[in-house]
Amino acid sequence: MKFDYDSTYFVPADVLECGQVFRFERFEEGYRVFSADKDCYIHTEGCRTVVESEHPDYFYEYFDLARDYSEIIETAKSFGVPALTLACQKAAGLRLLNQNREEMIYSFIISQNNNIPRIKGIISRICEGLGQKMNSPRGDFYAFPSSSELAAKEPEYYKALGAGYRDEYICQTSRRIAREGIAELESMDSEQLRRALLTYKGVGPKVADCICLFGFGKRDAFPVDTWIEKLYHEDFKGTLTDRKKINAYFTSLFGQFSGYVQQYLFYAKRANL
DNA sequence: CTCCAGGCTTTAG
DNA sequence: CTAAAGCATGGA
Repeated sequence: MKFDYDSTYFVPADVLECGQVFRFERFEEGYRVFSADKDCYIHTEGCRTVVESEHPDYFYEYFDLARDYSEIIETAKSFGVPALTLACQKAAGLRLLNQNREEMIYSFIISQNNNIPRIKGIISRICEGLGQKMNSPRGDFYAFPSSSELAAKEPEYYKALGAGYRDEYICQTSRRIAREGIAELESMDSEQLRRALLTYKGVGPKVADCICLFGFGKRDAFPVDTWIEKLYHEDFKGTLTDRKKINAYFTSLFGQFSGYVQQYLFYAKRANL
């Protein structure tokens, strides 16, 4: 099964290499993408980007294809910030993904004080070790483990996979979610959700913002990491040093578009576009 | 060798 | 309340 979509605002490299997702493989022509227990293959043919999967509805939502990104881009440019306008031009094919919530919680706990290649490796080894083996016409793969599957292991297991000191965070949070579930989180507004996420072990302000943004569709979140901090000083000529205040600066400036803006800026800066 | 990477928890003031 | 030490790992 496959469907296609205008490639102007849907460029696989922009969507996947911008740092919002850690489970994908790059091939000559396109990418294979994994989310929870599903997979797809995407590539661009001329002015269309093609998605191949047995779960078209899931990936239509995953890639946020119901949303008009020409409007997002126009709004972003209308703020009149040179660095942002430039980022929008260079990363016009970027879209914010709607990813699996629990997968986002563990992925971004692992991401703290870490770099993207190593984050991808750790997550990949966790899936291979604990995830359900899945069949796909594109080849077998391993699902992202459930919270109870994660909770069954001791910290030493995650340490051995290279998770470092985050081993305890994975254990404690997975055991709590295996016990409680996350149903309560789903009906919360952005502020409630952020506060709730901060009560999980290993989740601080930045990780909570990433989970809000990529897992719960809270587009008013603006995660501040080392790249954003760098960009804030170099491109916005900011003088604040407290990340909480830098976050307040950006969210008050960009409001409901904070999350989109953050991704355009982060990607352009980190990938040196 | 030191510094850095999508920072958080714990402890001290 | 804010500030700083401590924390695993691997690549530059």
